[in-house]
Amino acid sequence: MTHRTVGHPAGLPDDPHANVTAPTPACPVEITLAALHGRWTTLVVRELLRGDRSYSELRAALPTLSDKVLSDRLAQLGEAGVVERDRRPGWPPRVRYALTPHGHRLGPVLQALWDWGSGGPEPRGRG
Amino acid sequence: MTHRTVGHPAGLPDDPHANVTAPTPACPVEITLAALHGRWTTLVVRELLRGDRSYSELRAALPTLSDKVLSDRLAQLGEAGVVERDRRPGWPPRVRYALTPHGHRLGPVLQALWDWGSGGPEPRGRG
DNA sequence: CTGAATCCCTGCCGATACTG
DNA sequence: CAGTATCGGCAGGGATTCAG
Repeated sequence: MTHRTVGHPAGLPDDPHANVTAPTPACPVEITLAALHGRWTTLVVRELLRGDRSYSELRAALPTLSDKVLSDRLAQLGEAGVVERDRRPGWPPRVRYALTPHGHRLGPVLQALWDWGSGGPEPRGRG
Repeated sequence: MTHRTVGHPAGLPDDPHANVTAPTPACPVEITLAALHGRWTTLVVRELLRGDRSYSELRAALPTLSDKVLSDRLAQLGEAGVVERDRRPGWPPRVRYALTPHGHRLGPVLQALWDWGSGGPEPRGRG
């Protein structure tokens, strides 16, 4: 998103992205939101924060998530460096999905999202 | 999103949303992501974190943002309890937009998004 | 100056069917 | 078991136009 102004302790004072005037994929905020973007994404991440999972374990944990979207999400999270795919030889095919170290660091991010969302006057139906 | 598992200090241990198996608007994570959802949204919030703004000041700060999307975003942020609209009498019409206290608390959230996005092996083009 | 209404195009997501 | 291919519906967002 291209911020700054957020009030960082000390760092990133002159990051050019902090003053962008249009959405750009290079902005750190955009990068994170892109990693988490789309329906089901955060639930998949939550599931993997609990431990590594197979494809069918993920389907079992999220029963109404379609194959297409699940593989879309796993690919998206792989591209973002959040999830690692571990294929093991033999039959039947066994594949394990696990968070990378970088992926694990989404924990505090999701916590911040959780905290804000549970913290206040959320909607304002009318006034 | 419906988490928990994120590793909270102590709170919210048995929040039912923590174990949801499908996306639900009631989940705190979803609430926050909904508030920030959509193109331009975080940039509008960043601008307001710097201080209150008029409609045309926002347009000036974000020159390629269309009227439709700007008013959509301001309405969305209003519904989410992030932004407050302050209409002042007289002519020409003067309206000021400012963050609510709850809106100001998005600062740390955006900071967390910024930090993760600037922090790691972001994409993995191929390997 | 501050918006709301409309139009159209694009991309997301869900369901279904098929492959290795 | 672990996915990919295809299709259709719907919502998001940009440009333009109109209104208070």
